[in-house]
Amino acid sequence: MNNTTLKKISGLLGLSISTVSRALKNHPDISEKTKQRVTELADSLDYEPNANAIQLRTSKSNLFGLVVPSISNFFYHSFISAVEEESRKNGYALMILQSGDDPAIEILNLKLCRKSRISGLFACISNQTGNIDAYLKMKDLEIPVIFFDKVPELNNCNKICVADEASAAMAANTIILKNKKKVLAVFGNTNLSITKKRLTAFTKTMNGKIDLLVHHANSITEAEAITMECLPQKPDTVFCMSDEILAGAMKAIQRTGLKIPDDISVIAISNGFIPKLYFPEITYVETSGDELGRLAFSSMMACLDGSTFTQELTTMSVLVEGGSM
Amino acid sequence: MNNTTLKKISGLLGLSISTVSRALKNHPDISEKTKQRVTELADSLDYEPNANAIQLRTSKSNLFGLVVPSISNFFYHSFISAVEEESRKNGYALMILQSGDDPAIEILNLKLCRKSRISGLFACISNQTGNIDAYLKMKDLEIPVIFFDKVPELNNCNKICVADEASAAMAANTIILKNKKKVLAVFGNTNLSITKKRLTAFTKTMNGKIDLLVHHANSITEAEAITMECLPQKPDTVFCMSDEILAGAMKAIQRTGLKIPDDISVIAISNGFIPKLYFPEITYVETSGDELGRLAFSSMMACLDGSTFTQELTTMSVLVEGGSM
DNA sequence: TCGTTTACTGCAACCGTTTGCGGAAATGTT
DNA sequence: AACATTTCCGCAAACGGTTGCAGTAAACGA
Repeated sequence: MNNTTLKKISGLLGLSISTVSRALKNHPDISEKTKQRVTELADSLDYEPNANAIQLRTSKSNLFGLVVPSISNFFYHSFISAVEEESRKNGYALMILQSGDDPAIEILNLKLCRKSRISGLFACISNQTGNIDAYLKMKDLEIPVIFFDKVPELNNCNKICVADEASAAMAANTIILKNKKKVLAVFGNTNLSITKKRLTAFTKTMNGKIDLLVHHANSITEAEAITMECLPQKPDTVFCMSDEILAGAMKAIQRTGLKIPDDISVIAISNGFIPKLYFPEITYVETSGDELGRLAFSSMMACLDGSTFTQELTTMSVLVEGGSM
Repeated sequence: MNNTTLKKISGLLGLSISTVSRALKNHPDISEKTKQRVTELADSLDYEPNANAIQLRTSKSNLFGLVVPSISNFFYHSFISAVEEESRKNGYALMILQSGDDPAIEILNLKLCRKSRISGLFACISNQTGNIDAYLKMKDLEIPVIFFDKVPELNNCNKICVADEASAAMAANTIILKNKKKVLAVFGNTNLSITKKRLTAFTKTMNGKIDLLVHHANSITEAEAITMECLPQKPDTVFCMSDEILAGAMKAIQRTGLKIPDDISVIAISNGFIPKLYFPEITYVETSGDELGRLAFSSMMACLDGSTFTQELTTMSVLVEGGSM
């Protein structure tokens, strides 16, 4: 069984294609009687307009692109989930592409987006991305680009970010408030701007008040190893910059058999899933991918509505108390 | 700056559109010299063929659809990741839609797929899906459908599944081999076929050899509560049917302060992420979303190549030893 | 009864590509 | 020199919609 088209419907009804088209979009020129005849037949034939033909004719598509290093990541998938949901509610579809942190693939993905004539792009640049020309090309083509999370250091573009500084400061303040004396703080890869921001804000808020051991880890395993090394120095608190690091630190703590929060306290910056896997649940500063996603989407809609002024938005962070402090 | 089209290139070069089109696809009718002139200009103008026009003309698209209850799920995102990667490598894009287990949204998503004239669909039906007519309609339109994980009880369609029975049996056999005497086995929602299959195979393999406490849980919280209730009965092993249940059970075990594996052993069926968050790492039977994804993709390609015979495939499961037994 | 307005509907061009077919120029064959 | 082949290229229709414009019949006004 082939697809139903306007032509098919018009043939069956003895009307012209244009009349059918107008009837289906409730155009005032068409009589009620005709409209009804048309819609009835269209329904019974499961007519679905060909989105490709529409975009060809109108140069408007109902497709957004989303490029991201990897969807297999706690933070991103809540973000993606939110964007996808909002898109659907607004009649858009979402094409999701992942780069695996490979700049070559990233460029390929952007090409794919252009080929599909997306009408907007959500982008999180990979760690390795040096050159963002491919993204700028999008702007040349008047395709709005909303950068999220990992954004280029560039003015005049839309960015939606987690409040890195505020989150780190919030965590630091919590530690101070709880009267802790010696903190092991584990951060991520030194090259990432997210690490720099969180590290700076964290140490600045600490302001030398507390004995601080700062370390960096690139993976769960590294985080575990570093924590194991430092535990003998008896910190009373471990701060973890991310979920990945939290997972590693927790393994080390479980390995040594320390009790949380009696022997040691733990606090993290997290999207909220991992902290709830342990007992007691870990206290964390929440960076909501979901909220970020909705923010990104509304920013996209603003662009599409013709807003030309660019904005940099950050989400608020919230302290979620578990039993680990 | 507007998009470059064949027309624009042909105008600039004083050639016809058809010649340009052929030159770009390396058609033998076109001379080398012309080909070179064309490709050079096309490159410098960043020409990208309009995918919509192509699908309109050829009724072939480079788009696959993927509908799933939620991408925020450990198992699915590794599956999706794999399908997405394979798709990209083969020149396809992937449109990902989630239903949130709502049949109405599911139908909406399928409509969107048809509107976009996808050339193939990967589908995981939601728990609530009663009626799969919308999927059958796809088959009517000659759009291949590959069901994965949660598949309809229908013959004559392509299904890619985890080896539920084999996995559960493998877990049960491991427990027997380790000479355990009393097992708390926590399963998921009774209505799911996945639960039924795993439960049946598990108990059958156990064959009454071991003292068995069977319970069901629908969430992390429920799994934690149930485990808490049962621990006083001193099982020497906890079996968890899924990651969700494992997370709950682990919270209960941590709460009571039992030591793994000295006080109690733990084994699960899992995708492999959660078990590695604990120390000792949990022993689990792996159900690889990644492998499933690649299998699904190759099955899709077979359909597209004209293979009409339907197949039901299952992936092999592997025991991954942590230190929890 | 004869314009004029109103209410419907159809014509045709267009979006960007693909592709069967036919044609002109260049080359090869006697 | 006359004809047959190649080689290279363009014409035009088609895919499935949208939309400005024009056309027709019916209803209206005088």
